[in-house]
Amino acid sequence: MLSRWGFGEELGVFGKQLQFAGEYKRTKAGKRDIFCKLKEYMSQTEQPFLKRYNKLNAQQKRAVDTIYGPVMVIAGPGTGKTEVLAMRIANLLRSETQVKPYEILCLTFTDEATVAMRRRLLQIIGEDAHRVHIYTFHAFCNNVIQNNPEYFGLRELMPISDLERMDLLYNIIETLPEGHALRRLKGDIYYDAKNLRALFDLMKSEDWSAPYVSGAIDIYLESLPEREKYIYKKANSKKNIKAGDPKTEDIRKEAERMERTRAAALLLPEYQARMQEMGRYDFSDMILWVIKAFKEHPEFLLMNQEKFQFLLVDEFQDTSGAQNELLTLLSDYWEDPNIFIVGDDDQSIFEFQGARLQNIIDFYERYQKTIEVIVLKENYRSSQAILDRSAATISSNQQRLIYQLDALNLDKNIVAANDRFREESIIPAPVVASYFNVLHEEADIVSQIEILQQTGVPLQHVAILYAQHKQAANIIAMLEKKSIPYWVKKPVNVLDLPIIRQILNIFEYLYQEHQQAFSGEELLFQLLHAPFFQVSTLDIATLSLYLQEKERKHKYWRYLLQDTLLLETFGLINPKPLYKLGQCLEKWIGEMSSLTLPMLMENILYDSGIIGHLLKGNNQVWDMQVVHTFFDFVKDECDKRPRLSIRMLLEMIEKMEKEGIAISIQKVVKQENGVRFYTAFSAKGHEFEHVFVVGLTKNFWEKKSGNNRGFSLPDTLTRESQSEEDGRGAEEVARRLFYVAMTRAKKHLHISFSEKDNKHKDLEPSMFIDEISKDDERVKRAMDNEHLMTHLSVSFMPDPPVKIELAKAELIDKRLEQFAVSVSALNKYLDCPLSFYYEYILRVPAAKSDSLAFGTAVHYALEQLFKKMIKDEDKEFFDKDELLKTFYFAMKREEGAFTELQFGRRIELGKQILGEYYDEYIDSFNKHVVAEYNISNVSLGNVPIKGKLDKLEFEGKNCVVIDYKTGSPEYSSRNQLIGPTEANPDGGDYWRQMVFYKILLQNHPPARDWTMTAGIFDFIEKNKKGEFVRYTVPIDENSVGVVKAQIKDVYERIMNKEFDTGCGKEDCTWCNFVKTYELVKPTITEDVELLKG
DNA sequence: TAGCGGTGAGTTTTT
DNA sequence: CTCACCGCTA
Repeated sequence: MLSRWGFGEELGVFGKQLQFAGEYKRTKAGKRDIFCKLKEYMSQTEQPFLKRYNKLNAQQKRAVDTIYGPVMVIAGPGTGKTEVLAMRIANLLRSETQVKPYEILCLTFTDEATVAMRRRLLQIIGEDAHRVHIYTFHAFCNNVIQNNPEYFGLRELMPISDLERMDLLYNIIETLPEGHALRRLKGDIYYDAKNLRALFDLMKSEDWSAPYVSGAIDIYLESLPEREKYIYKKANSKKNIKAGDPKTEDIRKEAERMERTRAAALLLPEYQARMQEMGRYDFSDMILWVIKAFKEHPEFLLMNQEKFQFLLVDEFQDTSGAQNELLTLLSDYWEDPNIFIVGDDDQSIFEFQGARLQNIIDFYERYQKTIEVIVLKENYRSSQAILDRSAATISSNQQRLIYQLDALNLDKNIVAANDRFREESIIPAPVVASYFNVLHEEADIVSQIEILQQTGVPLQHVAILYAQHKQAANIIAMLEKKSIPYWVKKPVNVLDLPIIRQILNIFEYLYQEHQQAFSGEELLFQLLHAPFFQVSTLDIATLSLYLQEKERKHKYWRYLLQDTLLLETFGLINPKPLYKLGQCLEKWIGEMSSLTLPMLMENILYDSGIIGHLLKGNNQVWDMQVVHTFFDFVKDECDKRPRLSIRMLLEMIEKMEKEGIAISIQKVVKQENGVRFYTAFSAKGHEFEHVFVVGLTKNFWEKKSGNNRGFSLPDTLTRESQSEEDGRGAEEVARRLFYVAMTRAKKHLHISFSEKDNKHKDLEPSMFIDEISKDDERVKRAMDNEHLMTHLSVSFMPDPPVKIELAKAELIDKRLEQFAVSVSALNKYLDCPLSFYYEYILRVPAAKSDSLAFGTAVHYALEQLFKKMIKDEDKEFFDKDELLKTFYFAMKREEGAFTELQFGRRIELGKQILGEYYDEYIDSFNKHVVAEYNISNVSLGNVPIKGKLDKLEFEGKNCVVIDYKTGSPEYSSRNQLIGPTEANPDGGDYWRQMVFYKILLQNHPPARDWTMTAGIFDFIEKNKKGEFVRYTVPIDENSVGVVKAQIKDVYERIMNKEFDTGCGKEDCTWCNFVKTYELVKPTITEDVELLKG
């Protein structure tokens, strides 16, 4: 019978099954009938199984056939891990034990893997595949929670969404008590939200309680003075330090950091409690709760242990501590649990998520007596040449199972076993290529892709792998321009796209105007430029200049847009869109209270002309998809909260942006037949005919050991191996990542690096390059100029300067008639002429930032302190209380620039720093002073100049000028204080400011007798060490000459209207404004340096 | 060789 | 905001 069906003798498990069939035949009559039924069964379910089974190699068969007891399969890349897993499930179902599909639990880490496994299983066993429990760890636990409310509280529980969680964290931060280590008084008050989330996640995935962390910190801090890192090894006579003394300053800093961490960790219970109040739980809870329930209710655990008799785990090397604990619980009932794990220690790259090699070792040791260890070594993916190179690098790792479990004598020498690679002559050898610079590298990769395309290679078989997304940006842009299809996994966040930004600006404007009329003027100015409104930029400039005239009829844009009669009088190029816009805005503002948000949004989309504009454009499909995605988001949120207001929406989006929560859109970027782009991380589990691993330089592939989580953790938290994890560990993880990347390739592997980046800075090739190739085996590639030029012309080079069209010359001239140079105008012009144009020529309405308004209030309070003293008969300062009251009064005037929370915290900050400042200096202040000195109507040659000095302190005829600075001294870079250097030929802004004051005083007749000897920047806030800081700028005649020349030069350039070109700096507000509203097409500059081969 | 001060840059990803 | 790195100094 065996031979009739063509089975070999060594069929293993089949023996029993067939024997069983044989008995059946003997005991029942009608053997023909049975035979037919069996044959039928075979053809339906057995045939595909057997066909596949026959293709397995000996180790794979052993893995499939070993049904009982613990099995550990170590499966290198391309060794058929998924197939073995699926085949084993199939085999369980068809074995004599009559395992039911629902008794099998197969756990994976990603949804993607679940889908892949289910699909594979469907091919092998058909419909039964749907009855096998295949889940991610989290989905499994979530099901357990949802299906057993009696163990998890009867309330309705839902997984928390990203947004809800963020709200919760914000809420916790808002209600921190005064003096709490995480309470921030200025800047981004919610800065720690992200860090808290990360910390809580970590604590929960490791099952660390708050007291446990706090205790670990105590132990850590106590141990600091004994650690080498915190002991001076060398004496320093100047500071009276002996070798062996503790580094007290470093210890103090570390202790401060730890107190922050402790304060954060102690918030975990509150976070948990509040989440529970909301009826929500997070990802970590899913696993932790199930573990807890299993531990507390033995009968519940038992029920589940019996339910799932056979456990299978994919990618076991990625299990975290909690997941591992769950597995242990589920399998604990049996002495020899039927647990089957598959993994590869060499592909363990998720250590930062808590995955530890140790878990595999623990697993082995737990079941040491009966465990079956199988190593899959036959690789069906790659050519031997590729495998050899991969082995060359991974063999440098020490933390590998073959060393850790050396008693087993594991052999992981992976061998190419795919028949297609028999004929070695046709297999291309892996290429290691070096390029002159990144530009050459990118251009060459693109041209190689083109060649592949021309030779008929389906592009979905080509992959570009890199360590970080940004390494692919230029190549992607290039393909885009050349219309070569590509496929990127990285989702696009619609919130980053200009069209959505513009729509959001409309919302923001409407909201601000609704709150308080004319408070949104700044935004309105920007909105006027939106392409869909079709307003001429020249007309905007004309009107900007009109709004500055003394005899203007309107002060505000919003009024001006309503005044159709007036608009007719300017001789505008195209006034129509202006009053159409004016009408739209009024209509929308009116509709804010009567319409739901989605309805209002719909009106805006159509009234404004956005839809019409997009439909006329080149990318209508994509653009409409973007708008729809955003619209759907607004609708969804409105469904959740029917009373959603614009304010709530804007707040929500602001938080989302800050916390990196995206409204993502992927479809359009995925072109089925396109070149694949992956980070090495996400390429795991995929394979490609042609693989290009690019940018193999140290800075990208060998990450520095920065554990850059917001809160630093004491190393006493984890029991051991800390030293390993630091230096060597990081290197080994990086090497595994590279190993994963290399082993994605089937036939053609191309590894490349560049010697210089595009800024002409030297790059260091990764050490892995040396591990896989000798110097003379590498190809040096240079691209010809023609290729480079095309690449240059389409790639995103360092930002080119932006140029715009200026307002009409005669209008600008009119404005310039009244222009006088102030130090801030001078600094602004030197920094970015375009910004100068918007801020000083068009005088765009500007909202005050919170830090600016705070500065104003502090200045005012200090000014009053001195002014009152001067007026006082006894020349006494008023008391501290009065100072703080004055400050509060000034803050009240500025209240509009703050949010409610910001206002409160800023008051707190101001009272603190002003109080300290008062105490520090009140007894030593120089009382021969002038507080606030205004100078105007002064000219330097023919250049009108003006300025306002905070304070002058006199010693006889000599004076020093004091300038108050709010904000931390740490952030005022000290090189702002020095004059021209090679790196900064214009000199620092602070330096220029003081020299400018000197020039002002020299040319101001009432001050003729005074001699300014120096300028002092007086910081109101203490620095981090708790010291008050005053920076002195000495003034010499040479500096005066330099700045005078600067003033004259800049004035001349301004008079010549040389402000149509921006600085192009990435964080420049106005350059970005011009880009967001597409006011200019970037000009392409050719950087000759880059072309040298 | 340690320490100081200034400078520049700034992941990867899953549920 | 924090850390790594560089160059200088004792």
